[in-house]
Amino acid sequence: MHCIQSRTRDPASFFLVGATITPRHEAAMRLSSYFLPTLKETPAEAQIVSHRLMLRSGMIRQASAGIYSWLPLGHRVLRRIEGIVREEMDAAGSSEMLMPTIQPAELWRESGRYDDYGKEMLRISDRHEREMLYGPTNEELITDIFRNCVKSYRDLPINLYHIQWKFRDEVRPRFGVMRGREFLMKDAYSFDLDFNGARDSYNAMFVAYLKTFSRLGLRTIPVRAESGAIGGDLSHEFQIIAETGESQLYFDATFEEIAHEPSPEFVGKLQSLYAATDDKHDTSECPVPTERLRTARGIEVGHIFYFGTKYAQPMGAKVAGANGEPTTVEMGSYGIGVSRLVGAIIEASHDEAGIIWPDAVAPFKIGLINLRPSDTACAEAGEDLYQRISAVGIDVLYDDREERPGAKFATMDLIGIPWQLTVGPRGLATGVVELKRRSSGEREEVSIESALARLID
RNA sequence: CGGAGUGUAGCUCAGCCUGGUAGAGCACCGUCUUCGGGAGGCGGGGGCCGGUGGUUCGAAUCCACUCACUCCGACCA
Repeated sequence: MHCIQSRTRDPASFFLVGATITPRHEAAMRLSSYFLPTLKETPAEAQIVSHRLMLRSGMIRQASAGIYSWLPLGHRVLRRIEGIVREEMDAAGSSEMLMPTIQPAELWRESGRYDDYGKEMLRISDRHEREMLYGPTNEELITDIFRNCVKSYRDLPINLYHIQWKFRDEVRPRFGVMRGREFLMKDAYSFDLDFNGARDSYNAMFVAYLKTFSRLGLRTIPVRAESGAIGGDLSHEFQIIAETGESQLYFDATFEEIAHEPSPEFVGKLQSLYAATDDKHDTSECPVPTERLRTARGIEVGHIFYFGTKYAQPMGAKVAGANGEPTTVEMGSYGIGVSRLVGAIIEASHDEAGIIWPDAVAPFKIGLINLRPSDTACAEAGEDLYQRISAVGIDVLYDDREERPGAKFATMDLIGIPWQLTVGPRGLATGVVELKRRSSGEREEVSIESALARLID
């Protein structure tokens, strides 16, 4: 209430904000008024680099074991990743929806998983002593929706997804957000009339995943997988290579040599290449000659399954087929660990000084550093750059704090902003600012206008 | 769930063995000197030593229980 009143000139203007008030790009931010609690030292609880850097850069704070609050900087990255995942799912023809975090136990009894899932499932009872659970996944719920709403084969295929928090009560949470108990996941579900349809749906998701991870700046290796607790015959894990990966991978060197074209024709080729985790890899039966076999640690960031009628059968998800006969639908599910990706990307992209965000997921594109805000020339130049960059809708974080230069550079390096634009008295004296690329460390002094031209194009 | 650790200031840690007024560095506040890659001086604020119960004249320190967190293993998006 207070906020609205203080910003609103009169009742009418409230409805005309866009037309009457200069739009202020929401993504632009002054560090002096931002919430960025960075740490110079590493908290003792963090063992791996992504966890350490996420704590130090003020992205997250732990609420309890495996459960985290996402502070503004971390939240931005999470939303960026989520946005890319959403765009690619939409482009692949999946429809976004949102299912609840709390589910009734009875649906899980129908599928038989209520007892199978064990202690990993967080069970809750409501005030009426009704058994509920915090969903670790959503096959039952989506199947229930489907069976109640879809009656004809003419409505197929259907592909639905949502991006929602899940909970798995891991015995031993670790590695920060990479193995949390609460995690944000995109899960999609496909419904088809027969195996061929399901296979097409599966491959469409396979392609969408290649596109998604490629946009996130990651190179993934699709590894054929057993379908585990969810069950089924056709399944791939998408692994990214990182030293701290949890599983040991063996794969054909061809993966490193070919460009990953996300096309349907390419799917068959990629699926035919050898890749296995250590528990599946058998040296004596491996078809790849030793000199062509690569090994590395991998982090699983996505998993796709075809599982046929595993849920549709017990839960009675049937449609009328072309001949009018009831036909049980063929299903698949497709997960991407959105919150895990935040940690995974850091594992794959960092140095001693901090995070190096790929441009697509960076919380800000430009870190504008004013080395001496108390100096009139610096303040004017900094403010001018800040206004001009934010005016064109580019995400810029303006370090306008009264801090020492070293601290400012260290902060920008730590939080991994792709471009650093530095304004200082020394450079301004000769009309230049410094432009630094975080990923390469490359620095050059350029005029203000050419810096803007480089960053805004 | 088995095994092993750790809980003292916002963060990193000392003090505990051998009980006697709670400490350092960083961070924070004030101030001075500084100012181009996490500077320095002076002054200041901040802790029920995870919790409960014991032993003792006296417990951060010894004992018991308990809670939390971390690591190794088994498990897993």
